[in-house]
Amino acid sequence: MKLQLVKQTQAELPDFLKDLNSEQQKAAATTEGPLLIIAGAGSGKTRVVTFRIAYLLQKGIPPHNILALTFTNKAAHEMKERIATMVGNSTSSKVWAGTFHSIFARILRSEAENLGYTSSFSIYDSDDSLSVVRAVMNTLGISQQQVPPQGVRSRISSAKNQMIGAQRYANEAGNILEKQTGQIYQEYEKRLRLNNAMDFDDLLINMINLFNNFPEILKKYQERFRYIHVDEYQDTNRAQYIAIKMLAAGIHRNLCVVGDDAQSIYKWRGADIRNILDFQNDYDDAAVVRLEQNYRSTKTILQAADNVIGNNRKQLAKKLWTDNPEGAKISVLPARDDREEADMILKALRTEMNENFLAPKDFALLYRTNAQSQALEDALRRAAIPYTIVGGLSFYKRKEVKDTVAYLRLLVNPNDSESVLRVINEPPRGIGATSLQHIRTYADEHNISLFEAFTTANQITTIQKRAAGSAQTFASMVQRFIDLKPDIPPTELAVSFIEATGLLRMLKDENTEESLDRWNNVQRLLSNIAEMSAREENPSLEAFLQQIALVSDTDEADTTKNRVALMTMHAAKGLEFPVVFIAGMEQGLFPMGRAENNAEEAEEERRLFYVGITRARQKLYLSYAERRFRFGELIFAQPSRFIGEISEELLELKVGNMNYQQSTPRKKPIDVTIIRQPFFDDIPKEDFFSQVPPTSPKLRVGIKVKHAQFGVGTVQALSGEGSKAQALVYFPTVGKKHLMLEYAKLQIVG
DNA sequence: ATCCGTGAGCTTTTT
DNA sequence: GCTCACGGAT
Repeated sequence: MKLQLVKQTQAELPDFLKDLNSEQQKAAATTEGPLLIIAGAGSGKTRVVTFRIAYLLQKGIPPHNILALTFTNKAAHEMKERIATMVGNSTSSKVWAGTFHSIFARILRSEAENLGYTSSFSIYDSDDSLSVVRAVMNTLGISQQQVPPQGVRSRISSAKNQMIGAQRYANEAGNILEKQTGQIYQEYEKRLRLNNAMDFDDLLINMINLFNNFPEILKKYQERFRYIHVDEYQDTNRAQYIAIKMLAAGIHRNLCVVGDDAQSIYKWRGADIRNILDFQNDYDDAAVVRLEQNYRSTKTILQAADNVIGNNRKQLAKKLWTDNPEGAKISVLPARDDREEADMILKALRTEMNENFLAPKDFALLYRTNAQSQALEDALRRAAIPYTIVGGLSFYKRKEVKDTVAYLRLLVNPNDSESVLRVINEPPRGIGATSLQHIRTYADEHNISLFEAFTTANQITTIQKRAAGSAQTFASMVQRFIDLKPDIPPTELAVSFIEATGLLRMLKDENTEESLDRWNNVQRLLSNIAEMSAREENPSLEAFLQQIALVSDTDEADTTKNRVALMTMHAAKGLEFPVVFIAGMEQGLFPMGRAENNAEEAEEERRLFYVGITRARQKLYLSYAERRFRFGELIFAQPSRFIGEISEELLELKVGNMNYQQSTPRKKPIDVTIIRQPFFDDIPKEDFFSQVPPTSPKLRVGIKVKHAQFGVGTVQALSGEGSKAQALVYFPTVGKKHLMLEYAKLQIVG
């Protein structure tokens, strides 16, 4: 359907809205004023929002006047894609659709100077901010033994999410722990500023600061965003709530929030369920639409979900119903231990595949904690069933990848001392802790950044000549590439810089299986830059760094491949599968131990279970183990009380037919670290679903190739093998270029 | 300066 | 079972 600039009245809705039920239509067509859409699980929420945006576009609203905020990149992508199929890609790509963090980062990047940052500020993820906390504690002389840095970080983060600044926190601190946290918090903020860096929470808070301090800027964005959509509104925290409120308080007031209080599962991250419960108080003229028809699940599954959530007190009134058939009963799989649990799941999975002609991609294995994935993985791998793990240990959190990112940050933001410290001895450069300490002191005293101190290290009398020498060598190496930056494309800059740092050589020289893996990961990150460069109109290192700071593996999970999906229930929100297994239904694990005596937390766990149940379309399995390994120790547990909250007639117990052999040795997987990486998409060799990677056609001297940036050129020479393979190509536009074949995706044109 | 062994704490969930 | 800080040895 193409965009038509035709004025429509509400009475004559465009045809495509007729595909919606009457409530959905109302939600999509109520475009003016505040609107609360209470959307139960499986009620077509995403569909309604995309239709609504398509409708706005069709009415002639310019796409850049529409804002859609989501929590995950995945949700944003999906929304964009679906809008694209309705109105075309050129229009949909101009809609401001993205996560809170990425949209705000984008705005902040163009307004950064107003807040005393440069536009190339670094974004610190939670690991980065943890190391800042550690460093601060070191300088303040607070023992990490007595005060766990992790706890400090999370207290700081939750203070930030509640809009409590460092000064105020310190003032209001009651006990010693809070006083120390306050002290660290203040220093932490100072250091981030000095580093020209923001953490995740700052992206929200600085947005509000910007709006508060610069009313004309606020006005600009209020006018730009005529129509605002917020997905998963129940998961917004205080800062997000305020930012939205400010944006929507302009002349337009067209704020549409979508959510389901029953699916609020991020309280631990500062989400405040009151935001959705009180929406009608905040906007007394708000229209309310309830989407209560479920199109996803069987009656049985929905009934079970309803049984469970009925045990929670705080809820918005709604009643989900469905026209779908009764469906199969919910199977309960009782196992003796986690290994048997995995075997039983596998057996059931195979039966489903055979009897109902289902493919791997029709299944999801859900669990409470990532650690549980291992037993399930082992079983799937042994059975040669392809699987993919969503989330877990992230590619971007791996040491070598973070090191590479830290190096690249230096090119963009040399003031980022955290990154300097991170990479200074990767590879070792002979600048030890003592020298480093002296340089830092010097930098502090002279009020210059660490990098500047490196540049002038020969003037630091407190360190040895040799250390000063290597510090300067390092600094001038970095500086050389900073100077090159304006002149060469980001991919080339990054590749040659990382080469020059010696990181790659260090990993190569170590020559262990592990280090070669790491080497691969670094290459992989570099080729991501190449990919982005080929895709974007104006590729920049800044944009790339911002992007990867805000993505997670969850976003990259490729659900199109034919694989069983393994993930936490948190990660599964928004997804659906014909058959769902929820593993580890045990007291102490789900609900989690600490939630057992805490009513609020127990309710959140229950909502999480609700989310898990409602992912299933046809069939749900619940499994538990009487004992399992946790912390390398055997733990005994009772079945989860959540199972008991489902009425008995919906359940059936599967027992006795497992012919389980106690003697099966628990063998350690050959290479757990690799297997656990979702990024590798590793599946057993004998996997018949896997695809053979496309072999590249033969490159030879004299042949014409096409490069994403440089256009068509002629190959002059070829050298190196495998990942080191290079081509010397002559481009009429830019001259001769040495290109790594792995990054430069050359197309052969003749 | 760097390597290596030890012990403590940890994991619930993530932008 | 894994990661990290710390301390002592090289």
